[in-house]
Formats: sequence, C-alpha cells, structure tokens
Amino acid sequence: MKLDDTDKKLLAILQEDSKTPIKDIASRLNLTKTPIYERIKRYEQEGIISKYVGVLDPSKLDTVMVVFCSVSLESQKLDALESFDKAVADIPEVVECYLMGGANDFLLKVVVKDLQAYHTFSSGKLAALPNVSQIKSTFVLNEVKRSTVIPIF
Amino acid sequence: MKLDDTDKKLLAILQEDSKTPIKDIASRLNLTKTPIYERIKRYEQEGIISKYVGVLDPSKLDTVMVVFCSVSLESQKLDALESFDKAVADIPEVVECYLMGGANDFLLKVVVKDLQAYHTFSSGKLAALPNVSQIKSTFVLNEVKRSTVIPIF
DNA sequence: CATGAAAAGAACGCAAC
DNA sequence: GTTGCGTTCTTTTCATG
Repeated sequence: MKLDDTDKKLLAILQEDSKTPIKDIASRLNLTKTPIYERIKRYEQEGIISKYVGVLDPSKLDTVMVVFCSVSLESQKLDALESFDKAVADIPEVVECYLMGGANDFLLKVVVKDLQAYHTFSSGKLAALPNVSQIKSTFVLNEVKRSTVIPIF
Repeated sequence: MKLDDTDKKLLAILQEDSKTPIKDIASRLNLTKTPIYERIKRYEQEGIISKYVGVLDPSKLDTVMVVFCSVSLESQKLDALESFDKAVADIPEVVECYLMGGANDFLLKVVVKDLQAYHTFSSGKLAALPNVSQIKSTFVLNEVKRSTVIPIF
C-alpha cells in the first residue's frame, strides 16, 4: 500500500506507544478523530499492523539470557530449509529466526533462563532437528538497544 | 520480582495481544477483573512491561530490507563501548544492538529501504562513528520467525 | 476531510465481604 | 482474592456539512 506523510507519522506513533488515545494523536497531527480512526482500522484490516503487544524489559526479570546462534544445515535444498522453518516456529526459546545470505545459514535469537537451560536447549532441542550440521553460539553481554520499530522513510 | 503462575500466564497473554480486554483475561485465568487489573498496573509501575506497541508486518510495506552487521571497535575500553552505545541509540536504522561475548563485537540489526540505502547507512553513518574498525554485513533472505515474546518458564 | 452527537465498551476507583 | 457499583475515558458508529 502507498503510505502518505500522515500514514508514516501515524505508524511511527503507534509503533512507539499503541495506547496513545486517538484524540491525542489527532491533535498532534492537526487532524480530527475520524480520519485517524479510519486509517488505523485500515492498517489493521490490511495487516500492516499485525498485532498489538506488551513489551517486557528483560533486565527486570530474574534470569533472562539472550543468545544468538548461527545454524548450518547439511542441505540447502528448499524442502530442508522449509522443514527447518516449521520446526523452529514451535520452539518458544527461539524468538527470532532468519535465513541469511552468504553461507545460507540461519541466525537464531534465543532467550533462555540461564546457561544450563541454554545447554539443554542447544544440545537437546536444536541439535535434534533434522539436517542440522553445525551450531555456533554467541552470548549477549549487554542489550544496548532493542526496539520493535520499523523505520519508515 | 517474583512471578507466580498467574503472573506468567498473564504476561504471556499481554505479550501476545495487549488489547485483550481485562474481563476476557480474567475469565481465561478463572479470576475476576480486580486482581488482573492490579497485577497489570504493578507490571507497568515496576517497568516489567516497559511499553505497548503496534507491530508492523514488514512484508506488507513496499521495500524493507533487514541486515545484520557485526561491528568491531578499535578499543574495548569501557568509555569506547559506552560512547558507541549512545551513538547507536540515535540512529533509527539500527533497530537492535547487542554487545556480544567472544570477540566483544557489537551485533546490529538494521532496517533500511533497499541496498542503496544500506550502503549510505553503512559507509556514511555507521563507519563514521568513532572507534569503528570493521563492519561485516550479512543480509536477511527470509524472515522465518519474528516475535517480541520473552518466554517465561 | 471537519464537526458533533450518541451509544457501547473498557478502564478505573471505591466499598464491602 | 470476590462482588458490585459508579465514574471516566476511549472506542465506535452515524449523520451533517
């Protein structure tokens, strides 16, 4: 869909704070409630906004450990990639998963409780998936920035 | 803070869909509105829930390209790391940034419009930051899974 | 797009148990 | 924790210009 200037500003606001009342958004954008309301409904219907979520602060939770791991498969055939896709979707510890260019590896962002939980996950769940040939884990020392905002220019 | 079983279920729901009405949550957890409401307010006050956001579907936006890049600094001294932290926070293309174990590199998730925009960002903004010695870019071919949920066990 | 009115729903506060 | 009530805010719909 084509986004005009108002769309971009509006989506930026909703990505920052989805609880901003429509009337507040309207006054910030020098419009009235009606057009704002209709645009938001359009985003939701078209799936541009896929959902509204609460974002947790991991540092406020007792023990949360974040690990990035790059996973290589034995085969780069499409069906091997797709079966890995599906398997990963059902593993809650895998928060994000991307197929990367270059070596055709997967990059996974994994959230676990502690090092022991990571070991259980890595050797038990992840290595057990079909076609997995190599796993390289790198641990996050510090979360410098984490936002869910997709910048729209 | 210590989280009981109800907290975990409640946080899971809010991470999935923050617009679920309190009365619906209450009935799902076999409780009434009051305790649900009070727990949520506590999460917000203590910062466990840091914010509520709308999540966009990048595939519905014209051109969105995701790149992971690992950035090495010339110095690993604390002030060099911290000044990089601060600089990165103000760059909208950098959606996430982590200090990684091992080689003490930073891992950045970058969202741009297209390859040309990435080049502008990488050579212009990123390489221009103080102390940056090396940048390795890997492009995302396919977004297999992306959630903002922190699994709580 | 603006404006205003009206109805429905949700959040919020309070009191009593 | 529950139940109930009442107020306020927001969302939602609708009609007019």
